[in-house]
Amino acid sequence: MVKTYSSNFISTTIENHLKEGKYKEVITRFPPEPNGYLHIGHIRAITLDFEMAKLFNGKTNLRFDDTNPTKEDIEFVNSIKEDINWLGYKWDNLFWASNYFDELYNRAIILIKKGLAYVDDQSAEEISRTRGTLTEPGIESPFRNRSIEENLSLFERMKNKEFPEGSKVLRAKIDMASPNMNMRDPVIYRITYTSHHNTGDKWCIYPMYDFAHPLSDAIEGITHSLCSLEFEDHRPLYDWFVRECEMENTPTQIEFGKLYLSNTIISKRNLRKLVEEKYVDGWDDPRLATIRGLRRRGYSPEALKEFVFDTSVSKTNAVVDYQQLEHYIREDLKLSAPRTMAVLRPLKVIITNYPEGQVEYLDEPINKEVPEMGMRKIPFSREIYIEQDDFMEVPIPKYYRLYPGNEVRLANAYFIKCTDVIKDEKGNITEIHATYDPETKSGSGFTGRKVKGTIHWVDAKHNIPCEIRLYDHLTIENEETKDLPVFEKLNPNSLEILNGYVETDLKDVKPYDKFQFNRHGYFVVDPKDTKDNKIVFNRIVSLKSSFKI
RNA sequence: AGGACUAUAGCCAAGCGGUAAGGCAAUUGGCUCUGAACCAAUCAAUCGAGAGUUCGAAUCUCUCUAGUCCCGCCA
Repeated sequence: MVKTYSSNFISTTIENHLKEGKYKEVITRFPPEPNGYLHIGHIRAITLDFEMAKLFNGKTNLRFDDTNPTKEDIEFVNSIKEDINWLGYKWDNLFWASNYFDELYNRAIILIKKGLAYVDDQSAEEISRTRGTLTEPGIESPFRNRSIEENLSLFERMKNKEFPEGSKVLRAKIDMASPNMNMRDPVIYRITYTSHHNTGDKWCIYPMYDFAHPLSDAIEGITHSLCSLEFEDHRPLYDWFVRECEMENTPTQIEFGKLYLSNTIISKRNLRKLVEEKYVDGWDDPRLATIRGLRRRGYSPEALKEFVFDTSVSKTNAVVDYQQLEHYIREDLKLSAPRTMAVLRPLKVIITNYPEGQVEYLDEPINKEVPEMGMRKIPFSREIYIEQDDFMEVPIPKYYRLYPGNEVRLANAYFIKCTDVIKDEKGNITEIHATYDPETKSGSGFTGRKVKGTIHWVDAKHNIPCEIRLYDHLTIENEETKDLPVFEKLNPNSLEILNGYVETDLKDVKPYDKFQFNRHGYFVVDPKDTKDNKIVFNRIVSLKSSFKI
């Protein structure tokens, strides 16, 4: 069954448009600016753009909004494409806003000819100063009433590189007294002598977002232009440009709330700082909420998408608890990941009554939830490793695992009873001695007596040493602020590296293979790191709180 | 002379005039060869506040309050 959004205010709006005949088909677009890596916050926008179109058998374009050469880099283009593909989406067309520069220029001329745009010679600082404030109207530019002929000529000369950067802009002539700041004669073209990745040095004037975006949408025949809440105030301007530039198609802009995760760093600026100042391994560090990070962390696109689909779309910016995301990851892995025993912090146990030199192979279900996955054979002998915290010399109340005199089950094997605790001269526990009961073999149907605890183990001779990384999400104490001391509040325990053991049949493991290490949670084979030929496992997510001690 | 938007449990939310869905989290039991999973039960007597309209209001109206966004030649 293919999951998608259940109906939401966007889908019902689109449905109504179709019903009323406002549009005959649905075309959406995902319009990233190539100036950074995609992160979890983008997934809602991506899925909404693609899924809404899919719902109505429409199309979705990928359009790079590359109207500002000073901030953009082709480096990001490929990563964005890769991430969208990884999420499982295919765009119907790949477009660039920069491909519309000629058309946009001509539309600006239409505006000038209608007396709705003018060249302003004021400096950026003057324009800013005369824009007014939130509570006071702006002041009209002294250049606002230039003749159409003069504006036409000036604009052409701007294009012809006759004026220095910053000396002139083209502005829409709307209303300097509008309560909506966006309508106070917005700048629509600025002069920038920066080479553009696509158009090179052909242009020195570049259109602003507010002008380029609605017209690009109209040019492509976009019907529904989905964007985030902060663009609500831009909608009147969006409609104004589409109307006054006499575009044939009239797209509808619909705004939705963004999706944030609690205490998670998501802003491009802070993400970049983390990477550049080497707080993390790179853009794909498993602790980051970038799409690449989540991927390397072991999250699947399906889990991510289900999470986003089930987190209803509304007009509030939602801050969702991380545990909500983790729930979907566990749900996904529960039925797909093979189970295996692993010991992260080893403690040796010698089973004193087990014959020396004997090895037997026991059956272990690969995933009890999914019997079709079958069984595997695991070696068992006299010496094994168990988890350090599965033993307590002095048990606390309600501790069901191993302690002197207590009997527990070794999963898939036998009951063992702790007989001795061996320590070094410093008093540290070095090994445990235990006895086993052959009658209690797993699968034998033994019912003679019961034990309260079952613990996991790995054979001490037959195993694979590996490096295990326990990642936590890189969190900050409070919601992300604009101030940088944020980095002093980073979770210091975001990475713990352990050397442990896994079962022998994991030796042919491949990058991105996922497993459940029983109680320890779900793990993925890291695609990048191999330490001394050791397998490196990243913890994807832990199981839900295990011990209520 | 400010404007736009939002407000339903710890978090995300459905609801659109007929008497408060669901998910996450939490709590309590049960079960268990993973203290997981699973199963069962519990979890909104101010739906931001107040007033009004109505037989009936979370839903309509008014006023207020709180939060978010808007004063880039960024997107």
